[in-house]
Amino acid sequence: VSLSTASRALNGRGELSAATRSAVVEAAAALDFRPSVPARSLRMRTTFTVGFVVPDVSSPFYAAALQGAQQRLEAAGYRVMLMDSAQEVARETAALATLVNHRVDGLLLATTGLSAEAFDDAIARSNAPCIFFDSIVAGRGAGAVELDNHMGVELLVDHLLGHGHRRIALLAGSQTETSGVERRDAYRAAMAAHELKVPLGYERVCRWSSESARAATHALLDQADPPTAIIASSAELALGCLIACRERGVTLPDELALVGFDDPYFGDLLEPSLTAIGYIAHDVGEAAASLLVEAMTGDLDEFRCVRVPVELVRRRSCGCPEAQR
Amino acid sequence: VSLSTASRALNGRGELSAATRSAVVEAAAALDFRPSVPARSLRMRTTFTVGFVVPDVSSPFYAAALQGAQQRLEAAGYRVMLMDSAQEVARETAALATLVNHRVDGLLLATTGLSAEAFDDAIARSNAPCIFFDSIVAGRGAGAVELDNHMGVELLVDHLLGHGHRRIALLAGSQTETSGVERRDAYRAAMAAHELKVPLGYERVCRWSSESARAATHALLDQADPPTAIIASSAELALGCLIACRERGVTLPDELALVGFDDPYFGDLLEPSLTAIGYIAHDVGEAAASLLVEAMTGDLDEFRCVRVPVELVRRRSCGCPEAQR
DNA sequence: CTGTTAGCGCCTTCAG
DNA sequence: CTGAAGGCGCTAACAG
Repeated sequence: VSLSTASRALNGRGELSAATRSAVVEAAAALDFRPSVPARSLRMRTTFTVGFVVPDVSSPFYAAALQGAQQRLEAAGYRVMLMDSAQEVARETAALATLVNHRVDGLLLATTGLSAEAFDDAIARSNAPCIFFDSIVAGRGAGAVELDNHMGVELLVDHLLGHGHRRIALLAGSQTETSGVERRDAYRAAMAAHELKVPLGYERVCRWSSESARAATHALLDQADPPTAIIASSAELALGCLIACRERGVTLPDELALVGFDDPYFGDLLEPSLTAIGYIAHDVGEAAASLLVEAMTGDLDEFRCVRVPVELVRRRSCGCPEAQR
Repeated sequence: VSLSTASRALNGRGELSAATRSAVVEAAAALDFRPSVPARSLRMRTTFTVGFVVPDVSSPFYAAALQGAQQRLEAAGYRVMLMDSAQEVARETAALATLVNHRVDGLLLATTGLSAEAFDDAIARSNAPCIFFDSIVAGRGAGAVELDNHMGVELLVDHLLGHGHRRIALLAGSQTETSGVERRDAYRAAMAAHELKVPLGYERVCRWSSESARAATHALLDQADPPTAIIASSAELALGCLIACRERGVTLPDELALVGFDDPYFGDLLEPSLTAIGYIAHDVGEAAASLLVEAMTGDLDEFRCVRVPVELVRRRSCGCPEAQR
């Protein structure tokens, strides 16, 4: 059996008899043949590898999204190369450059706040499609997967309003990321919709870390006219708020109500249990990967954006009674 | 300037004048030269890529370890290719095969329970060194990083003993993984050291999931002679136990004491706050990566095992009084 | 179906 | 320091 036939058999091209094919496969197995991926990539001009870039892999959200994406990609025959930007623009562009040099076939990117120009020249002359998730570079990429940030924050504001709160503050996330910006905008819109003015100092921008939120919460509560309710833009921020409250002996939900975007899997077991916006992180990774696979196989001809739905999970931190479930 | 000179300049070989070198570098930048990693890999027979295989990326422990490893590897010029074995042996061997085909330069593996033989032929004829972490394949690999499981469990048992408990049960983890086995062995040893017999049914083997622990806890408490204290072999298992207790209205720590291996970052905010064995997950990934880098550069000539230290974090779930910090 | 051939992009001789 | 040449392992194209 010839070399070219073997190659065809192993890769399933051409029309071969089933007999020849299985003979080749057997022989390959017997010889324990391991095709070299780099050589194949060089020849095929395609690596079957996609780059995955996030601000922080150790965050439950990104970790879950990674898992979702990984599963979907693996099913489609792709491998994933991971890079962590550590919430730094410089590291993000470096990561993209590395990935481009690797000739990845596609990119999954939760940007930490790249400008369109910076993005363009980071991926210069690469034709790998890029799908954004969580946070977006406006006007770029082949598609995007975002949470329904607007709906989520609106649910939160309305719910607090239902509990009688009017003095509602926001622990906002990084304003270089669209997820942070959208949630803040949604907060403003929801407040305005109820003709509530946002007092000075009620919006506190944080990095996405509990430490940052802890400090911001203290600042918020040290004000002359402290809020009676706080909306945290992420799970980390909600935890930071919880820590601060514990430190100053503020008891939730009696003295202060707290709700958060992101429902951590232990939300039920916190004290008090956390009222939050839930969604399936795994799905956002999976959806992004699905879009990317479409884009890489050429089945995605125009920019597509999918919004992952969110829901309000009522628990005790907002003032709702214990028995919910 | 010649091609060969350029190559030498870009890769820092040979002896070139500083002038030539910088000229080449400038020119490369001006032309926006992106060297093809696959081509380079093919020629150099080295990919500067390492494979990272874990049972579940979305688990906080593995996610943190991944981050630690990634940072260390990136600093040394390596990229990481991630594979999730989903706690299935078959997927783990498939992942290893893929990685070997990719000609990765090294492997970081938290095995889900491979036999030495299975491991051997999964990585057949690959000379990529493998560093195990968290769970090990006995007698294989170039090194390993493990937690001090024995010390951890001993601390837990002794602490419960100090609170007067004698009827101490164990939610054991998967017994195909050394981390699960070591913790169980340590439990038996610690009990025996105090001449305590482990009653029938006090050891419950779980998968590493809260659901599994929830069921096991119910079984434990349904026994005729239920334990007065439970040791959970991981954070997931502790959460499952907490959930079960909530379901059956058992209040901690009065009716039952709970302690766990793994101190989750929200351990402080649970109700009750969780007494647990803490350690730095990030470090285990980093240590493993360091070992691997040594092994890949040939500086590691014999098997080396590092044990990451652990400490007891006293909180309320064991019966300790509130104010600890 | 067979064989042969040419190259993917890079690095490393080796002779100038 | 230059330039040419060979080859890493694989696949596609071509003529038998």
